[in-house]
Parts: sequence; C-alpha cells; structure tokens
Amino acid sequence: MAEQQPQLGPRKGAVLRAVVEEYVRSGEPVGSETIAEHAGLGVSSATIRNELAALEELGYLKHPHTSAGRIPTDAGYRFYVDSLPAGGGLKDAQRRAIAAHYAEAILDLEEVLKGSVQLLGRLTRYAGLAVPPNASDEPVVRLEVIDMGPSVMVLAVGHHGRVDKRVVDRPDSAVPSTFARAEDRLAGLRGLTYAQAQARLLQLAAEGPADEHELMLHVAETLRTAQQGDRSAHMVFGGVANLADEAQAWRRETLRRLFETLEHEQEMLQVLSDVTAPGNALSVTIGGEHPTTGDLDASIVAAPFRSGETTIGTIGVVGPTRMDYASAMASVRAVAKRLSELATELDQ
Amino acid sequence: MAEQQPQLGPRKGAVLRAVVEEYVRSGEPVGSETIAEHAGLGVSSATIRNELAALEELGYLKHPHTSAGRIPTDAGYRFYVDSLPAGGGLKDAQRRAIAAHYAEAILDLEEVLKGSVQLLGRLTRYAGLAVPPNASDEPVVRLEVIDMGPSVMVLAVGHHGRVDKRVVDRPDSAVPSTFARAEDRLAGLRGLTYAQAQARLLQLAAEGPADEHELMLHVAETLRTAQQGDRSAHMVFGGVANLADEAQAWRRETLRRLFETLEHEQEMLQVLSDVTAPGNALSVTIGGEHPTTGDLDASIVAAPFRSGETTIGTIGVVGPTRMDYASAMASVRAVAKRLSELATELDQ
DNA sequence: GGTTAGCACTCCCACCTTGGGAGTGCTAGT
DNA sequence: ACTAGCACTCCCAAGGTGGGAGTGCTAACC
Repeated sequence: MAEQQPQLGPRKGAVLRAVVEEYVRSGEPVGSETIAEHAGLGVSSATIRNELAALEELGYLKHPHTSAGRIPTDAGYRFYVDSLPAGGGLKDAQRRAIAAHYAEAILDLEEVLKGSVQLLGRLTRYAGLAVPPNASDEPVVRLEVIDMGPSVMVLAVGHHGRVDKRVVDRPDSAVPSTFARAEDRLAGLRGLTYAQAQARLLQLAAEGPADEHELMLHVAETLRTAQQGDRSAHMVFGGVANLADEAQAWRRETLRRLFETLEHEQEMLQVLSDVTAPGNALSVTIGGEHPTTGDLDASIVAAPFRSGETTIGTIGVVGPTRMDYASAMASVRAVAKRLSELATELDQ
Repeated sequence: MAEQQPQLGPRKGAVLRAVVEEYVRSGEPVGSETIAEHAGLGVSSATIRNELAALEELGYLKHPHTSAGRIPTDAGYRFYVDSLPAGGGLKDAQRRAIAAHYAEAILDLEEVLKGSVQLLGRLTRYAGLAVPPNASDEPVVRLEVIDMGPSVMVLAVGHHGRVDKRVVDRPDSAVPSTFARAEDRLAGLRGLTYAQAQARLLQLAAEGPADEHELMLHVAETLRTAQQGDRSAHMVFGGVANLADEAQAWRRETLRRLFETLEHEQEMLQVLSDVTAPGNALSVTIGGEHPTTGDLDASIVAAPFRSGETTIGTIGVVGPTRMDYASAMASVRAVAKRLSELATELDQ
C-alpha cells in the first residue's frame, strides 16, 4: 500500500525531498529561496514557489501561516521515505561505532539486545527499543517447578536464552515428592516449542496423577503468557533520554505523554506489532499513520531480526516525525542485520 | 548529623515552614505579605520581613532578585524536613489507594516491587524507584548449569524469588555428563546464602573433577555478580513520565540529564546506596546534599524494606528539590511498611 | 507553455518601551 | 519589640513598531 503515488514528476519530487531534508536539518519552515539556492535545480525561486504551491495542493506540504516557509505533512515524509534508495546511507563514523560495539562477544541475547538499543540511541539520538523474541516457536530447554515453601516458582528456559518465571500459590494437593516427579515428566518436553509444550501440558495435566494436576496447569499458563508477550516479555529501551532533547519537536505535554506511553509496555508492544512489516522488511511509521504515533507526533523505524530464517524479534527507534529518516533507517537496518547474524550464531 | 540546628526560635521556624509550604504549593517566590496573612502568626508583614532577612542571613532562604519573594535553599528544605512530625500525614485518598493496590495478592516479589513503584509514582506524582534485594544474605534455592549447545546458561534461584542468569562460553572440558554431575553437586549448596555458596563453590571447583572446574567457577562468578548488584540487579522504575510534568522545576537540559541518570542504573544504585540510612530509617536527600542529586536539582526520599528483621531492599521516589516532602515521606513510609509486611509474608 | 523578475502584501517575531505591581529594606514612631 | 509608612528596586506583561522572510500574483520573456 505504500507505493501508490510515484507520479509526481521528477522536479516536484526533487523539491519535496529538498524541503524534507532542509526542514529535518534546520527545524525551520523552508522557503523557496533556500531551495533555489541549495538544491541545485537551476531554476529560480519563483518556479520553486509554483512547485511548492502545487505540492501543498497535493497534500505533501503545509504552511504554518501565510508568510512562512513550508513544512512536510506526514504524507510528505511518506513520499520522501518511499523515494529513498533502498540501501546505504551509513556514515563512516556510524559504521565504525557499530563494528566497535559488537566487537566484544556477548552470549546472552537479552544482554545483546540491551546493548543494541543503547547503540541505536547513540547512533540516531532518538530512543532505541526492541521486542525480544516471542516464544511460540522457540524450543523449550528446561521447565521447572521449584518448591519455595508457601509458593511455587515455575521456571521456563528457552533455547534463545530467555527465562520466564512466575511465582504461584502452592497447590494444596502438592506434597514434597510431587515436585520431583513433575520435573521428571516436564523433562520430557524438552525440544518442543513453547506452543507445543503448552498443548502437551494440558494433556499431561489431565492424564497425570491428581497431585500434579494443578502444577502442570501452572506451567502451561506460564508458557502461555511467555508466548503472548504480556508482562513477562519485557521490552528493552535505550537512549530514552535523547527524546527530552528534541526541544522544538514536542511540547512539554506531548513529551509527558510520550514517556508515559513508553512506560506502558503493553501499548508499545501493540504498536510495534501493528507496525512491523511482514517478512524481512524495514518498516517506517510516520505520525498519523498509526493512532498512537499520531497522538505523539512521533515516528517509528523498525526492523525484524532473525535467527536463521525465523523472525525472532523487532528492533528500532522512536523519534519525532521530523526525523532524519535516512540515517535512522540505515542505522536500524545495519543493527538489525548484525543482530540477526549474532542471534543465528548464538543458536549455533 | 541531621539534628544540628534545632535552635531557631519558634517563630523563625514557623516562618521558614510557611515559606517552604507555600513555595512548594505555588512554585512562586513567597513574600512577607502572604505569610503574614496565611500563617496565622498574628504579626505584621514588616515583622515577617525582619524574620525573612534573618533566615536569609542564616542560609535557609534565598532571593531570586531584590524585589522578589523568598525561596528555600537546600538547607531550608533540610530544616523543614527535620522539623516534620515523625509519623502520619497520609491523606485519606492515598491511604485508600494503597490499601486497594495491595488488595490483590501477588506472589512474585519482583512483580510486587514493580507495582509498588508505580503506586508511588501515582501517589506522589514523582518517579518511584526501587532496588531489589541484594542477594548476599539470601539463601540459594537452586543452582543450575544448562547445556545450551555452544554455550552454557548458569541459573541461580534465590529464596526471595530472584532469578539470576548468565550465559557463558561452554568450557572445552565439559562433556554431556558433566552437567548432570555438576548439578548434583550444586544441589548440595541449597540453603546456603549467596555469599556462602560462592565461597563453597571456589572450594568445589578446586577439589572437583577437572571437567567441572570451569563450570563451577562460572557459577561462582554468577553468584558474585548477583550479590554485588551490577548488571544483573535490575532497578525498578515507575511513573518516570511524571518528571516531565514538573514544568518549572527543570530546564529542558536538566530534564535530559535527569532521564539520562535514571537510565544509568549503575549510578542510581550508587546514589541509592549512599543515601540509604543505616537501620530502619526513612532517608531524605535534598539537592546538593549528594553530588548526583545536586547536579539534577532533585531530591530523593527512600526507605529500606525488610523481610523479617533483615533489610532486603530500598524503595523511594525522586522528584524536584521543590518537593512536597511531607506527602512524599508519608507515602514512601507507608509503602515501605506494607512492602515489608508482604515480603515477610512471602518468605513464610 | 514554462520560466522568471518584480513587487505588493501578509504576517510573524524579535525588540523596545512603559507602567504597574510585588516585594524589599529602612526609618521613625508606638 | 513591633509596626506603619514609604522610597526604592526590579521584574514582567502589555502594547507598539520595524524589519524581514516568504508568499502569490502579474506581466514580460524565451
């Protein structure tokens, strides 16, 4: 649905691109003069003015007031983003920063993610964020039910290194030996995916001895929440402080709401999943294109990362609509790529 | 060191208290007239002016400029805080909010902490934060070394429900059977504290078979980092967005640094540990009293929480120096108390 | 027809000025 | 010791102003 309107004529396109780039750079509305001078189109400012008026008519630009320069609309940014060349755009310093960051080998995917979002924060000066793997297709490495006295801890370890824990009431039916027996039975689930293991557990609960029944249901429930990515799937953030810097981009009130939204993991997870393109692609969501980002005058650039051929998570940045998309996209793409290589490697 | 200067004379004290309360309420410098009218001291504004001048001389108040009202200095807030009655001050609505919040029983201390800091955020409109238990004195419930193929996951479960994990390189010496044997040996450490277990492990590593040697060292290292509260000890935050609201309290630049500092867990952990009073007491740190808070124009109100008689963590709020100390202190005290009861209960 | 120079027009914004008000500090009187 | 009175300071919000940036239009040009 993105590639609808490539028909603008080459000059209009060039002008629009120039406006976006200049506005992103300066933060000031852009006038015809500036473009005539800097964009190297070899036409006068009067001609540019005509083009600008046309672009405004088409909905790509807007006017803060009559005698001010132009500002891109969300549609304008969208055109700009769609017209960017697919690859490249990474500055040398950034390329080096990425290489340096991943020079030190870290084995824990969670730690790698934490480092990666911080890196994205530094690279882009926006906030980096990541959704760790959804567990559904991840093989279970270990399941445990630990007797903690008045309560029971259910623990699941996944093949990518995730650990999900839940503390639940100790079932009345459980006696000390119940736990050992249950764990033996749980050991049999090793290698199944979370989804499969969950299904199998419901069976085991029904078939197994009565004292294990409740325990098994607790384990199944733990696997369920791990998959559905609520509470237990912690999003990872980095460089959130950067957002406080985008002085002009947000009014204080908006800034507050932005932070609030980031804190509300559930909503961000929803947004990220709405926004993630199917398959491999980098996705860019600009302002009003999603209700949440619209409210926040924010844009999101995100890309999935994979282990082998399977998508296991999402990583990206959040910033103001007036974002340096080219640089953000290049950074996210590069980090996601590196991350995919790493995750694949970690999975042997 | 706090109770140095109770000698101010009752009226100076009353005037200072009035200035602090009025300034906290309104955010505007407070003039002599306002106090004469509202503080009910039965003296004229001229008399108040004399008192104000004296208080300024003593370093408790300051002047933005000649013809403005007075603002408390850090020392002024300090006096105010020290002169507050020890207990009480909780509004009814707050009391109810606390009761309601803890009505639903949650068994996982980590989850309880998360909820508690969010609650503190709502109660105070500042940012809530907590340091989960330092593990040194916590008994170990389970230790595991899980074969993940190219790597090994070391997992430690503590008696209060903490789970520490680390993924490390798989030692060359390890064969499949190594893990089972190692775990058997590790099972013997159950019930020791993290500190004891760590010491014992170094022994085991030395005495045990060669193929377990490295593995045991990894486990010891995991226990060590868990105790020292670096990376693995995740601080918990809630209501951080509130800070973006304190419009007048912080310049944008300061706000950015504040968020940056909060993101830098290591530094916050240090601050919290510097700031926590020994024993049971609620501690209040005002602006320049600690280098970090001084830089941020911030204050911290924090209290330890206990399980039984042992202190296991810290919980509190961060806000602007111009903070409603009475309310913040009451809220933190109440939440810490409730939290201690809960933690004690969870530990059976 | 597309392009451009020229120009009147709009509207903002940064700057200045100004008056009033809030608050002080002092003095003299109670 | 307290207070009324008052001169003084200094901020700040309100209005006024000029200049500048930028537009949109028209008419000429190629």
